[in-house]
Amino acid sequence: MNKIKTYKSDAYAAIHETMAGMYDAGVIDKKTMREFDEACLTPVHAFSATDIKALREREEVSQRVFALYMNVSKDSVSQWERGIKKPAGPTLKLLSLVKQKGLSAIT
Amino acid sequence: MNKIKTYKSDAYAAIHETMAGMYDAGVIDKKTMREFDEACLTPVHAFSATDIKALREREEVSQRVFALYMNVSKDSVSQWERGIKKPAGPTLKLLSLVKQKGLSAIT
DNA sequence: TTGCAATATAGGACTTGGTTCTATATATTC
DNA sequence: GAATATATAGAACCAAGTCCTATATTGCAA
Repeated sequence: MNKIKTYKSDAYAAIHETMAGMYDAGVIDKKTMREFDEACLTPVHAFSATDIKALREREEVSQRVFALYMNVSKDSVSQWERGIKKPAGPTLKLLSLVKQKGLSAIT
Repeated sequence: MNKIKTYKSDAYAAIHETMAGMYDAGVIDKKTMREFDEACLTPVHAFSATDIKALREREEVSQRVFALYMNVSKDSVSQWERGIKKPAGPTLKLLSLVKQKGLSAIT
């Protein structure tokens, strides 16, 4: 028998529908679908070298200050923007937060 | 990392908006804004294994869900809490955000 | 009872991000 | 000119994070 799921908010339902669409399209598997459905998190997208540079310049800070916000070295930021190193995991999460909410979100 | 000067983080958000507005209005220049940003960042303190476990349990989520928020694998969270791996850099920044503002701050 | 899913511990092997160092270049400011 | 801030460039090192498997426990449903 099918269980009717109820959602805490319209936003949750909206995200669920988005993720369900990704699942139907084969972009994510069923396990990932359950995880997103449960956690109701916004997906963390990738950042290219130019994306990062554009983001930093949008916030109008130097590499060094940007690095202070992210709690990484200034060299790392330079390497991200030149495509030498590609941020992943927690770093992508921080970049996503900055992109969505601005640097003040991670103060 | 360079040493980060300290100011109270809660006061920062409101002041930052004021300063940003002054910058937009041309009252202060970009250099002053950068220096202000640098001076007002809150320090990122270390997290012990038990600190992380206590933080996660305070937020009442499983290791798996906590990992989703941090955008790391569930194995990583398990290893943090057992002292096998010690989070640093961007990961510490995220943990600090969660400790100060709760999991909803990094949704 | 039996079976299944979720949670968490445990450990091994691998990849690569982040750090640190040095050198170079260009503005800008004193 | 000297000094400072910004950014590129490259090399070497370490460990965080990933992925994999195995084990154990709990709770729930058939």
